[in-house]
Amino acid sequence: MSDSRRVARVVLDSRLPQLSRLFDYLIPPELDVQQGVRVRVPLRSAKRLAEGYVIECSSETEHSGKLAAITELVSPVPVLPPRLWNLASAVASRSAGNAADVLRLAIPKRYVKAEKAWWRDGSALDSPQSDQWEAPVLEPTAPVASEVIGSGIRSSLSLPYGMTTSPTGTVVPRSRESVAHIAVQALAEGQSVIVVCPDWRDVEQCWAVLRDLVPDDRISLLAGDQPPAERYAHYLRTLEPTPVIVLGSRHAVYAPAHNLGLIIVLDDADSAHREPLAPYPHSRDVALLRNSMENVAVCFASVTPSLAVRRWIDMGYIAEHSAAGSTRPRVIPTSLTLGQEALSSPARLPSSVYQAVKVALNDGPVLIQVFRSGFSPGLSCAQCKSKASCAHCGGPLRKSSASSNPTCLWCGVVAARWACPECSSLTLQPRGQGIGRTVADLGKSFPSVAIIRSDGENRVVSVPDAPALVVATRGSEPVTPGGYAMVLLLDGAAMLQRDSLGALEESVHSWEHAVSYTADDGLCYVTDLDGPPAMALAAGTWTQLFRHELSQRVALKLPPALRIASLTGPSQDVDAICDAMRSLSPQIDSLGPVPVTDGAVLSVVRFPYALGESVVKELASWRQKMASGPRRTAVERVKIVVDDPLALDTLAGE
DNA sequence: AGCACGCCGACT
DNA sequence: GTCGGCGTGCTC
Repeated sequence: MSDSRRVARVVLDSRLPQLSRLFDYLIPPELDVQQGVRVRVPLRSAKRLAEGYVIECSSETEHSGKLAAITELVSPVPVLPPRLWNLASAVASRSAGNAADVLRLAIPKRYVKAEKAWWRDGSALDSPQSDQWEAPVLEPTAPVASEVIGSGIRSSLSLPYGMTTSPTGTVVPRSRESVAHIAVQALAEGQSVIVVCPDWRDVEQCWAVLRDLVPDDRISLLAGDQPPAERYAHYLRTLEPTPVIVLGSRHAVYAPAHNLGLIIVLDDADSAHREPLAPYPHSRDVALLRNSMENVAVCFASVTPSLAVRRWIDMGYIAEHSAAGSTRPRVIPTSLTLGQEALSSPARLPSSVYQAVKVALNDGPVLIQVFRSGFSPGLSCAQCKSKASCAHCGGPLRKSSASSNPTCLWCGVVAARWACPECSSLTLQPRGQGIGRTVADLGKSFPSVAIIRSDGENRVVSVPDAPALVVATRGSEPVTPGGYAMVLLLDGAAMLQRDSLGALEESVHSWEHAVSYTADDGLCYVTDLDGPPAMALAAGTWTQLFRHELSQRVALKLPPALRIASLTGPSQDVDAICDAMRSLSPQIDSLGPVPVTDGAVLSVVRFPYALGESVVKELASWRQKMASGPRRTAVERVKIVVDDPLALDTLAGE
C-alpha cells in the first residue's frame, strides 16, 4: 500500500492564517498530478472544496490522520514552479503574511481558452526556440548595460533626461528607452529580464522601444489593466524554457522567467510599487529578495535615486551608475533669481516667468506641473515658512482650534512655547491654502493659448509639438515630441511640506520626472520653493539633502533607519501585540495607539533591523493565534503591515 | 471562512 | 423524548 500510493503536499488558496501551511492529500491514480499544478481538494468534509497548488509529490506523509484524496485537477499546467513557491514563502515570512496571498498576486487568474491555445501551439514547456533572433547592438547603452548585468549585481542607475522618438514614431522619454535597451542587451546574452514599472504608461513606453528590437514571442506583458485572458497567456510565456523580457507593473516582479538574470525596478520612489493588497509587499523588497535567493542582478533605475536607494549606496550595499547621454536641462528656482519678487507674490507667476512662458510658447508646448492637494494643512513658521514639527519626536503639529496650543499628532506633547529651530520665530501659521493656481487662472493670464488639462481621472498621453499650456497633476504629464520648451513646477513648498514621511522623496521624484520631460534646450522654473531644496533642484543633485534626511531619520528613530510594523484593529488586540513586541527587547518600542475608523486603533511598532526576523516571526504567530481565538463579529481582525513608512502618516492623520 | 460536533431549552 | 439554538474547534 505504501509504495504505490502517491501523496501531494498542497498549499491552499486561502486568506486564513490558520490554513497557511501545507496539507497532504492522496493523489488518485487517474489524475496526472505534477508539482506546480492547481487542484481542487476537500476541506474538512467531502462536499466543501478548496483550491490550491501542489508544492511537491512524494510517497510519504507526516500526517498521522487519514488522508483525503484530491478531488479534481484544475489544470495540467504547472503554474507554480518551485522557485516561485520559495519566493512567495520568503515574501510572506518577511511581511508576517500568507504565502497564498502572495501567490494570488503573482499568478493571474486562469483563462481556459488562453491556456488551451498555448497548450495546443506546443510552445508549452518542451520546445526551446531556435536561436534565430539576432541581437541589435545598442551603442550608447552598451557600456552601462555591462555594469548592471551580471550574477548577483545590485545597482542604482541614473537615467537620462529628455525625450526621444522610437523608430516607429512613438514619443518616448529617453529614460524608458535606456531601460528597454538594457533589457534587450541582457536578453541578447541569453538571460530573462523583468522590467517592473510603476504605471501602465511606463509599460507602454518601454514596450514601444522593445517591440522594434525583440520578436513578439520574447516579450511577456504583465500589466494591471490588461484583458485577463491576455494576461494569463503572457504569464504562461514566462513558464517556457526560453529567455523572455517580462515587462509589467508591480506583479511582474514575481514572474518565474527562465534563466532570470536581471530585474530592473523603474522609479522605485513611485508609490505604485507598494501593493495595496495583503501582505502589502513593495517591488523593491521583492526584487532584493530574489537577488539574495536566486542570485539575480537587480537594478533600481530612475533619473535620480530614491531615498532608500541612496541609503543602500551609502552603505556600500549597491553600486551607483549613470546612463550615458544625460544632460540635465537648466532648472531655475524663482526664489533664487528673483528674491523678494517671488516671495512677495507667491500666488501669481512672477512677471519675468510670465514673460519667459510667452516666449517659450512660440517654440512649442509648455508643461505646468501642479500638486493636487488632498491633505490637511499643518503648521509652518510664519517667518521662514519651514514646517513646524514636534521638538520631542519630530511629528507634525496641529491646532484643534485657532486659539489652542499646538499639539503633536504622534506623541501628544503640547508645544506651548514653540520656537522655530531655523529662525527662532515664535509665530506659527497654517499652510497649504489649496491649489491657488487653476486652469482658469492661467486662462486669464494667457487668453489666446490652448490649455490642455491632464490629471488622474483624465490622463492625456501625448500632446503635439504646438503652442499650448499643458497643466498636469504630478504623474499625469503627457509626452511631447522633442520634449517641452519649458516646464514650470508650481506649488513646490506645498508638495514638500506635506505631513508625510514620503514628502521629500515623492516631491523629488515628481520634480525630476517633469524636468526629464524638458527639451534639451528647454528651461525649467520652479516657483514657491526656496532654501536647500531649491538649491538642490537647481544643481540637480539630491545626494546631500537625502543624506541629511537620512541622518534625521536616524536621530528621530524613523524608517528607513529602523523597521516598523503597523497594527490596525480592535484596541485590546493591538495593545496585546504591542506589549508582547516591546517585551521582546528594550530596543523595540511603539507609537500610538490612535483611533482610526469604526472603533479600530492604529499602533506602529519600531524595531532595529537586527531584530527584524524575530519580530516579524512573532507578529505572524500572534496573527495566527488571534485568528483561532474567540469568535468576533463585526469588528475586523488585526491588520499587519510591515515596513510601509507611510503608515506613520496615517498615525499622524486626522 | 465554513462546517461539524456538542450540549442545553421549548415543542410535536 | 427529539428538534434545533449557536458556542467551539478543526481543516490533510
